Amino acid sequence: MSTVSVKDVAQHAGVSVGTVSNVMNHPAKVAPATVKKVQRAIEALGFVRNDAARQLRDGHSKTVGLVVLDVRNPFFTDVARGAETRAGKEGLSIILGNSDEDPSRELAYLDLFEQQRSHGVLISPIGEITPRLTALRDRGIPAVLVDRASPDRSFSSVTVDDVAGGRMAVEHLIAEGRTRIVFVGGPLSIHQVADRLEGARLAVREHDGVTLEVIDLDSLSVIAGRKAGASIAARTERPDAVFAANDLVAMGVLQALMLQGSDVRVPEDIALIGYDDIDFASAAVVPLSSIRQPAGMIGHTALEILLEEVEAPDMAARHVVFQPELVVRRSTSASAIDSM
Amino acid sequence: MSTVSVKDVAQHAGVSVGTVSNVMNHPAKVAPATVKKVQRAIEALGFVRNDAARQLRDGHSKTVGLVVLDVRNPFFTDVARGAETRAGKEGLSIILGNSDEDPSRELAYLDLFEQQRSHGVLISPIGEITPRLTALRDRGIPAVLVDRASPDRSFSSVTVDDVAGGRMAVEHLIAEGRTRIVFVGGPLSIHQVADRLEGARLAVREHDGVTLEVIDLDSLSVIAGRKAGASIAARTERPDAVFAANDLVAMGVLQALMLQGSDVRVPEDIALIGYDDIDFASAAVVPLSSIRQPAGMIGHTALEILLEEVEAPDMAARHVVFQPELVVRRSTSASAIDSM
DNA sequence: GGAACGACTTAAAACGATTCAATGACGAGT
DNA sequence: ACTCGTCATTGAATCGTTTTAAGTCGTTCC
Repeated sequence: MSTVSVKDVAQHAGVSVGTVSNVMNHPAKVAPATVKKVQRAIEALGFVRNDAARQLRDGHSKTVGLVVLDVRNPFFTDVARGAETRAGKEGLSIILGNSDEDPSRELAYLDLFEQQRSHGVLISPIGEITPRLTALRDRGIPAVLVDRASPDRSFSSVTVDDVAGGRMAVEHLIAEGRTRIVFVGGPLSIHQVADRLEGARLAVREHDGVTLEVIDLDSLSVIAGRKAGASIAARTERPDAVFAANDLVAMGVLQALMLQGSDVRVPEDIALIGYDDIDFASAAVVPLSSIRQPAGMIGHTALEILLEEVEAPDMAARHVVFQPELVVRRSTSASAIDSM
Repeated sequence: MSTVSVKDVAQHAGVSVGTVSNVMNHPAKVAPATVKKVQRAIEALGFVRNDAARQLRDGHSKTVGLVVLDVRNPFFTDVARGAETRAGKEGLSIILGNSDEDPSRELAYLDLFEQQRSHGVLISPIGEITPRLTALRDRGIPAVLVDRASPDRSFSSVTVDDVAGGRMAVEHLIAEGRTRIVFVGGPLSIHQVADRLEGARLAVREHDGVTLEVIDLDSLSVIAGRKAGASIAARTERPDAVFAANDLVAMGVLQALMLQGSDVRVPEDIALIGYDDIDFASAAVVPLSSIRQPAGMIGHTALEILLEEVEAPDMAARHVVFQPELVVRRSTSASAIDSM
């Protein structure tokens, strides 16, 4: 129940509290013999630094807040891991907050981080938070947006080029000789979905004789994908390729197409490509081609930029855009050697 | 860049710092008119409480540490959400740490929580941490184990009865008239897997003429399940039921059984049941029967116990064991109305 | 021999919120 | 009119760490 403070350590080691502090923070300033003496005392008493006191003195904490839309999405947990790895090198820790796509939860986390005087904030925003982030910045807490750019570009951001990803997916389908393509995804109010579709449209426009049909969903789920897949399987005139807005949808489509009794073969009759390259993709009945996003790298980079902004608060906002990567597996190419 | 403190608020409102503090923490003690005056000042200056100072004075922080084995597992994110809901009511926040089943990461998080003087710690342990937790408790930071009991029962725990769950699954299969059952799962070194198998064995032992075969896997993944499923489909003498150690494995088995060209019907020829009831289960090609664990309730209860231990540190350790629940869908019962 | 320097160490002053004993003001009761 | 009690507010002390300016030595240089 006893709480050991620097004072106790100092007494036990026969030095002053200042020296104890120096041993922990500037060991070079202390004579080696004294260092040893103090370290022995710390060991003996089981001293653990009180972070609150340190923070109070220091002005801000050693933690970085990270708010994500959905912790259950492997993409975001990978982002978190990337950020954490980089943070660890600076002696910072990540506090992971889950907004669950709820703007009020998002704001609650920002309040918490502000009270804790966080080192900085990484956020994948859902609501309109520019004013809130501006307030944080005025208090010396910089923020970097993840997976979405700020409307007025006033905050740094790290995103993935979803337009390029969509184009990449469809260009791959066209290169495989497909001409009647269906885009399955929605709602289009989701920024990422709209961009992927736009990329798809751009690719189609550049190739004569290729058509693009859009099946709008109200959620990016397996079930929604399955419904769309069933409706496609039931047609007499079928498309020869499907581009799903993410892998969950693609899995649903795949399940519906491969159902017993159906005569659709994937990829022979219909090629199928998803987006995100989640772990499930390579484990599907027919391994799924997909567009891979460098999630870990996004987190890593976002933290890197955050650190720079801590150093130079008046730096101009930076906008890093990663290019996604095409992963070809059997669902679009019968001869593909499926990568994991 | 300016940092507003209670002192500034007090000055602006024309009261003392003590009164400002009271407005925030014991509003009943302050005259309504004064409360309003102070609140206006807080608003005007944009005052945000410095948590570090509060914690320093208070002795411990308003955060609860939660260390989970794997953030990507929906079970744990649900546990986290349950704990968070309960914590919110007390004005506490959850700091989520991901040990990734790495004992050293686990210890690093415990160090962090100790430095932060956390209110308490919830942990789903991987390494041998009893001594570490004892040290924390000596410092006034209680801990509650989640999803695993402590070897010497010295710490409170909230778990699910995996033996009962395994028995439940197999008893359901038997009640559906199945007699040749295969258990697919592993490695048996995973505590939960071993318990589920033991439950299955108990159920089988009580019914004459029912056999149980074990297919041992080296991981609980879709791919491992698919391999096992393929080997089952290839047999001439097939079992009439499969109990998979978790839903990922079950999905893999299902995919293999339902492959085009196979003549196995689920559930007519082979009934299939999984474990965990992940979101995917109800979205499978054939909706999957499963054993549901009250993940949210586990988190909720763990936090509840933690709060009690904060109040009464010398309380005897409590051990709450939840009973899992059978969810019947079409994969075991053709006539089932699939619940979501 | 005294001054100047270097290498360590110390004591004290922050940081900002909370609490608690003390003070003040104002009626009610005698 | 005086005391007592209640209610509201105050001011100082406190939490534990870090930092800075001010020491204390012992050594070296002129």
